[in-house]
Amino acid sequence: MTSPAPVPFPSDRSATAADVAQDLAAAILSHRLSPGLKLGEDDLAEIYGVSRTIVRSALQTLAHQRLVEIRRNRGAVIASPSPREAREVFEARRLIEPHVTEAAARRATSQDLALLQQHMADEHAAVAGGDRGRALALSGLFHVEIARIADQITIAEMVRSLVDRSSLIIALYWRRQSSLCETGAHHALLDAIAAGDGPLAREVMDRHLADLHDGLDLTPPEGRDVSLREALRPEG
Amino acid sequence: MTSPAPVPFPSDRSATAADVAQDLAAAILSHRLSPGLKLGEDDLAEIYGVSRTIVRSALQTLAHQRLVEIRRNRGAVIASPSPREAREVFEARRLIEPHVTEAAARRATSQDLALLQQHMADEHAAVAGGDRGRALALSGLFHVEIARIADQITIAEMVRSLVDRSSLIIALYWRRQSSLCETGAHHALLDAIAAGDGPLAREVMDRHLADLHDGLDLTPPEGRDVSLREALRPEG
DNA sequence: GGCGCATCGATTGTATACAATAAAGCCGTC
DNA sequence: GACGGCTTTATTGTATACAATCGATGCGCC
Repeated sequence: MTSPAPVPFPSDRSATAADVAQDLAAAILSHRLSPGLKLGEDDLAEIYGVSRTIVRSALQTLAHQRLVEIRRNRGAVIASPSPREAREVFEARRLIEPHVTEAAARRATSQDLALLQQHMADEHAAVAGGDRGRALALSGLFHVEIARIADQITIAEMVRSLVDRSSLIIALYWRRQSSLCETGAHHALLDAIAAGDGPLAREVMDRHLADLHDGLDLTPPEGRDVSLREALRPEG
Repeated sequence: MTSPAPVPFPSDRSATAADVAQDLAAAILSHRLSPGLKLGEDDLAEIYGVSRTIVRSALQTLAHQRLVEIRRNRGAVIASPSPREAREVFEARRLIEPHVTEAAARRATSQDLALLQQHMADEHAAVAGGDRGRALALSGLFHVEIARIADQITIAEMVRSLVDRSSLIIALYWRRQSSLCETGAHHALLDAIAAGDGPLAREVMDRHLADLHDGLDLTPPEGRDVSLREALRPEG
């Protein structure tokens, strides 16, 4: 299966800023683009067949989501969360997600469960197919779906944002070889939610997040190719 | 004291998108601009003495913060959070803020306390001076400062976002005549933090938020001048 | 030969011109 | 007189041209 055309949109109309932002986000979240990569406006404009106006708008959107970093007069790069930010993101997740998971366990309908199950099947398929990027992205979406099931749009958006940022963090700091693409934790989560056991679901989610956090190596410098310029900026 | 020039910036250089966004945000948060108000690009461009390019960028920023709503080909208006969104925002605040308040109580330095105290003095002054808009904005900032003291940038940003949205919610749904500008709760908060009593601080914050939520009238239609168009859109 | 400075090229920031869309006003018809 | 469709106008969406800024290259000087 050779990869198809570069731009996977409707394509009868030219791409909007939202289209470009979404496509870039998908690329970042599946680790096809790595932290630090320069995102030149002219390049993107040519790739997507739009003007720089659209590209700039898309980049601004991604900057607000903290997936890219824009430095004035210096252009945009894929964001590189600091170890501190990494820690904070996971602390925030541990504050929010166990709570919504408990709510989700109380509210989940059979339809919701089917959705989650389908999601896990997709994850499995991606892993089996060797598409680790897709597996990773789906794995993040699983968490967002749980927040959606809790029927809390506002919190679900926060979770999405944190999950997205976690993807960058994992790209930078993940140290275990295996186990990221294991779906065991998600299985346990699904079981607890299906059983309607709120407290258990909460506990499983909390441990899952702790385990994820634990898989990171947040000691900053040493060997890792952190640029000098980055290392010397304030706030680490 | 007559109000000065319309644009309160550096003014030696022309305003940037960030300047415009910040000024508009300040106007919204102090209730000088009300939900539903149309923000025409040409108008703003003339007011701030910049091109529509800058204005559009600023509006996009505010849209990401959910302070304005942009509908394609229809322009931007100050956002009107639905009753549901209002409920969700306060639920999220009750999940997050008590937690950071407890952390803040544990960590607060004498410098932090001085900052909070100054903040409260400013609030008092604004109330005394009859500037309810400024008092309201400061009152929101008080919550953000607490999150900052907890030394959690990521969560502090979430709190800021929620507090900002709360300002719109209050503009739409506040029902009590008095008491919004009372600073009693903030006083109690400051005391608990100064005492380093984390659990108490958490409890005080939780009650404060519950009280705020309780001051809202979230029954949607009836008398209130919600436009028909708005009332008939999905998701209420 | 190394350091500092000026010029050049590339890239981003801003403004403006043009195209597209949606709303409002107008007219004719029923 | 009210409804439906058309035209007009105001407003937003997009592209492009121009200005400003940054980094790099190369030169001269120490």
